Amino acid sequence: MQLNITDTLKKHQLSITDSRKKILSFFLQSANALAHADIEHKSGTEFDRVTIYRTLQTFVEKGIIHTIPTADNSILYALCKDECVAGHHHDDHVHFICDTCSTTYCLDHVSVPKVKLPKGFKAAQTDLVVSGTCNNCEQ
Amino acid sequence: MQLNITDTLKKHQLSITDSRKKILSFFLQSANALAHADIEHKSGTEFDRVTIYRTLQTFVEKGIIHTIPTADNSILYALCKDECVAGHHHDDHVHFICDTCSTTYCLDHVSVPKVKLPKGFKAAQTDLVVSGTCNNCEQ
DNA sequence: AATATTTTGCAACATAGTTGCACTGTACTA
DNA sequence: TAGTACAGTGCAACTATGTTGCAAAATATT
Ligand SMILES: [Mn+2]
Ligand SMILES: [Mn+2]
Ligand SMILES: [Zn+2]
Ligand SMILES: [Zn+2]
Repeated sequence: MQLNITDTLKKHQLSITDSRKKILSFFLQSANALAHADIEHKSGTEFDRVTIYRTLQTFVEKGIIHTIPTADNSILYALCKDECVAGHHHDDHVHFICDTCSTTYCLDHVSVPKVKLPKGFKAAQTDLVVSGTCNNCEQ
Repeated sequence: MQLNITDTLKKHQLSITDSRKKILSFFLQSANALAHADIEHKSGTEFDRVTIYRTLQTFVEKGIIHTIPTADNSILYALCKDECVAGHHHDDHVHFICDTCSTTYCLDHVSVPKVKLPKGFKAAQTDLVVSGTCNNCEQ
């Protein structure tokens, strides 16, 4: 069985608060990536905007969620796999953003290929984002 | 010989204005990608912020520059190769962002590998961004 | 239960980006 | 090359996004 919300927070040495439980639950309930604004809408006036920003930051630092770079100016967040811990992410999968429905998917089973860089360049992190039409929107 | 500034603008059916000439010259002079803020600094009070936004938008639409997605919340712009035209970019190269000096490179000779997507997903565009240490910052 | 520590909400601020509109500069045509 | 049509610019106002300091509240520790 999967870890429940409280256990996940404890595992990452975070104190259990209402906002953290709620925001983590949004990620567990959603199959796809979420933006700050999505969480703000889902939670209504329950928490302050600032609390959401700080909670997302904390979750990223602790390795609970990871960010997804996008071509427009928005940051998306999605749950990490279990291997991610504080300060060390292992999310080397491809991300897919649907141009039609805007849904963002973690393609956990598609891993980012190694690329050969010019002399003198050393890779620390590689992000691969594909955009197009998702399996829900194809007709 | 390379097209000069005015010719480039004409080629893309843009009227020749001071701001467009100046902003295009910044890209031609710079080996690396530029952010909106870089252009604002370089041009001082010569143009309004809004003009810079609109000029960058226009250049992207016309295929003169392309955007580079980054892990943080910033949009970077770099010159396109000649094949890019209005509404159709051909920038399938890898981008590299140095964690030390923040310089962003178009690795024109490193092309983005094809990735095999799950059933039902159709790729329109693929962005691959590598971060790490550039050849200038390695010791 | 009392205390130490962490987290939260609020206010204020900073930066980024957009839109409408009047004015100005550029392109086109006679 | 002057006149006109049109495209581009500057300004003001606005929205969205994100950050910081600090006092109050909630949580963890004893
Ligand atoms: Mn992911
Ligand atoms: Mn490029
Ligand atoms: Zn879709
Ligand atoms: Zn560097």
